[in-house]
Formats: sequence, C-alpha cells, structure tokens
Amino acid sequence: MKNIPKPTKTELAILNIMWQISPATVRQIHEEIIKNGKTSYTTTLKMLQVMHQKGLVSRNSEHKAHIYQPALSKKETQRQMLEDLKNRLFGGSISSLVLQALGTNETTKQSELDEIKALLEKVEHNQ
Amino acid sequence: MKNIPKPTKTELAILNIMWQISPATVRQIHEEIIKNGKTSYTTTLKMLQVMHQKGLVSRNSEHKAHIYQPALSKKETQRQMLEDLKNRLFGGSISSLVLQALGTNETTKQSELDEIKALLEKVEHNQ
DNA sequence: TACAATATACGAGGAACTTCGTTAAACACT
DNA sequence: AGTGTTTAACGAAGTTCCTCGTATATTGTA
Repeated sequence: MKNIPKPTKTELAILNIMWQISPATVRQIHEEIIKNGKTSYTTTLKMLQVMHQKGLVSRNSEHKAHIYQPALSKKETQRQMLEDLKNRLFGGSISSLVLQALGTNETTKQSELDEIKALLEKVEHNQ
Repeated sequence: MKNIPKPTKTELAILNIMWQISPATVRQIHEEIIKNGKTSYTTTLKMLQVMHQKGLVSRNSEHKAHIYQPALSKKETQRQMLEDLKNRLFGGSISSLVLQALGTNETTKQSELDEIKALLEKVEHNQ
C-alpha cells in the first residue's frame, strides 16, 4: 500500500483536466493545458511521468502513446485536501471551516442552499 | 499595496503559533515550535525573516529582540486559503465545497450545526 | 574592561518542484 | 528501405523552500 502525496499546484491543474477527459494521452492532456498558457509538450510529459512515479496517476503502456488516468477520483482528492486544510488552519474543526466558507459568501443558488440544508438535516439525525 | 503570498506549510505552522501568542519574540515563538519537534533557533529566526520579507508578518525592531506579529488575522487567512482551494479544486463553487465538507463528517456539535443553519438562513434571505 | 549570554544577519547546501532541450525509439507513408 | 512525424526517456538548469552554521552586534555583569 503506497502513500500518495498531496498534489502540488501544477499537478492539481493537470488532474483537473484529467478528471474531465481521461483516460487520455499526453498529447490530449497537453492540448487542454495550452488552451490557457504556453508550455512545452515535454513539460507536460515530464509532469505526468513524475506524477506516475508518485502514484498520482496510473498508466497503460501497451500502445506507443501511453494512456494516463488519475489514481484518485476528484471527490476523494477534494476530501483529502479539505481534511488537510481543516487540520492545518481550522484546528481540526469542520464546522469552523464550513462557517467560514458560508460567511465568505457570494450568491449561492437556492438549489444548492437546499442541498446543504438537506445534508445538514441528515447529519443532524445521524448522531 | 503589496501582495502577500500564500503561506507555505511551514510558514502556516508558525502563523498558527503566532495567532495564539503574538506579539512575540523569535525566542518565544521558537519555544512553542520545539514542543513538537526539533529545530534550530536560527531556523525559526530565518523563517521569520523570510516571512517578514514576504509581508506575512510585521515586526517592531526598537528593542534588541524584535517583536513579531502576523500581518493578517487568522480569519482573513482562512478566508483566502478557502478561496484558493475553492478555485483550484471545486470549480469556484462554495456550495460544492461545503457539501463535500459536511459529507466528510465526523460528529459535529449540535450548537455548531445550529450556527451553520442560522448562517444559512441569513444567506438565504440576503439574496 | 573583559567575558558570557543572547540576539540578528547572512549565506550555503540540500530537497522538492518546474521547465525544457536532446536523444532515441516506434510508427506511418511513399 | 528511407524519410519525416510522434512519442518516451532522461538529465540539466532555474526556482522556491527549509535548515543550519558562522559571523557579528548588543546587552548584562563580574
């Protein structure tokens, strides 16, 4: 069982693309990347090689062009990074984090508010 | 108006201590740091010098031992880092972040749940 | 005044991160 | 087969981050 490290800033940007279009080749991922900013193809390639080395992505090398995929789902990554931020900046308190998040509020869709309220109810009844 | 960068992992650990005991000298901060792990005094000193350079902390150099203080409150830093995470991993959606945070739930105090609900109501009526 | 203690400043070194150029292999087409 | 294209692999260089040792200044005190 290997320990997958937290993705860096650049790695996270790549993962965000991969969650949309993977499984994908380096070429396909790179095409997405260069839509917002210049980067060499070999830079993207190297990033993916390093990420594979770290266990952040898996790959299929059967064909000439390897096929890459994130090792963790977006949801799982969100969970881990939220957990990390909670521990490092919110004294381990999820509610403190949520309060701060809701306080920093721009308009939120009513449907989303309802979703949050529903989840709150559920949480409330489960304890 | 200077741009204060996001604190790194180690810088954040130091800020967490400073939000508790500042204004404080390097010595005082260092005493707290070594309660969980060895570090040289000069390492702590250097970190604070760099953080001062970056604008993360301010200092009063009137006395021999400088007095340091965080430039931003904990609340403001929480706001900024939550904003950052929201943009980099939640597609800019606060509600998506909150839903994920509440889903990853360990027990939350009823009083905190009430607080969250109250804030939700307030948000709801303000739009 | 001289010595010890305590502080700052500074730079070097190593690790992690990111970028890119070069090389070599695989493949596609004439 | 020969040429051009696409790909992977690799290493080097630049940057940031973190740690620490050394040098220097200030303070207190015997």
